[in-house]
Amino acid sequence: MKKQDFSGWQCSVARTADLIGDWWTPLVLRDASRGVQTFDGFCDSLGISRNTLTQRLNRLVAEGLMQREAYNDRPKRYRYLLTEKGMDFVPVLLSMAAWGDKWLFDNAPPFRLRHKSCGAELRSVVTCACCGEEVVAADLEPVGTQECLPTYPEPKG
Amino acid sequence: MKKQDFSGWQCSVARTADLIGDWWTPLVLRDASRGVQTFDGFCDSLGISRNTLTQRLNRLVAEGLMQREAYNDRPKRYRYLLTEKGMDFVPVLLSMAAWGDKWLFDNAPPFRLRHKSCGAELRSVVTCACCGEEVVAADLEPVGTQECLPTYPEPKG
DNA sequence: TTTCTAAGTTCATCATTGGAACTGATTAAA
DNA sequence: TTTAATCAGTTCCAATGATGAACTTAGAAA
Repeated sequence: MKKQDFSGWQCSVARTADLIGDWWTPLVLRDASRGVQTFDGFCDSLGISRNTLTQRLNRLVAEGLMQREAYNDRPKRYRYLLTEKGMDFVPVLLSMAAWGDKWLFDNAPPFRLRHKSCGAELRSVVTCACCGEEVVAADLEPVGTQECLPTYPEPKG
Repeated sequence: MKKQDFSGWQCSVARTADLIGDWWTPLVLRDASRGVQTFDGFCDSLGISRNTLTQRLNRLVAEGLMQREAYNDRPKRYRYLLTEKGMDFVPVLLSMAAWGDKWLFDNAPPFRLRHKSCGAELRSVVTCACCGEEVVAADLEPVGTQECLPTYPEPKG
């Protein structure tokens, strides 16, 4: 059967999962954020099958996270770049990486980034924009009496 | 062909994607963080097929993000709860939601949370633990001269 | 006795995936 | 002048995986 379509759900997690909820898309975005640009570059870096890569890149371009641009005319050569929307997704990857660093590796995290503006080695934390404190699950509650579930569209008929 | 296994890659994004890189797992975790506990609860809330749900829950339990516990003995009834590892994943969902709120909805975000400790409505931001500033993609560079790619295991032979 | 609920399992079908080979345009090497 | 190499894909196939529907099991309720 065809994969379910989450893009109409009234939930940001669902819509985001619909876009990047497969095993390759987050890695394509990770690579793009580290400077990989060409089709073969992604292939070599990820070991993804070319046909799957085509689909993933097309989707990312269609959804506006990446743009395809010719960098050479004869012969035609293309590269894929993150758009603003795609750049803005990088912090999501950082939060995934921070969780993985903590829970999926016994020893030191495998890849480290420097936060240029402060010079420190980056440790990413999800915080509350208002108070600046780190957000933990137990510290949250729905606003008002929101009907939070189900978020999927009612079947019509 | 079989889905590629990312769990051996030297990359936290890859290992995390291996765990939650499908369309349903993030939504199961989202529901769990909002209080859904029973098998049929997840079914009703998500509209997921029972068979797929079984696989997802088993995986989450096997990986230690959730635990299965009997809440009734005769008849046997079970519930699924987030472990500490699972709770700790909630901020990743929040960063996904924040991105989705911004880029995938024209109007107001569909679901809002209150940050109990400060009382404000939550807006999640990924920040640098050192300086507290919001992290943006352009402000990052690899530490030292890390060989960041490829991160997948070399084929042996 | 029949129905109901919770928590799954089994089944057949259809979609997606990954691997390998192929295309086509151009440049570089022998 | 062949031959090889590079980049950016497309095509084809077999195998795996997802899906909805129906079924199971254990006990409770009508």
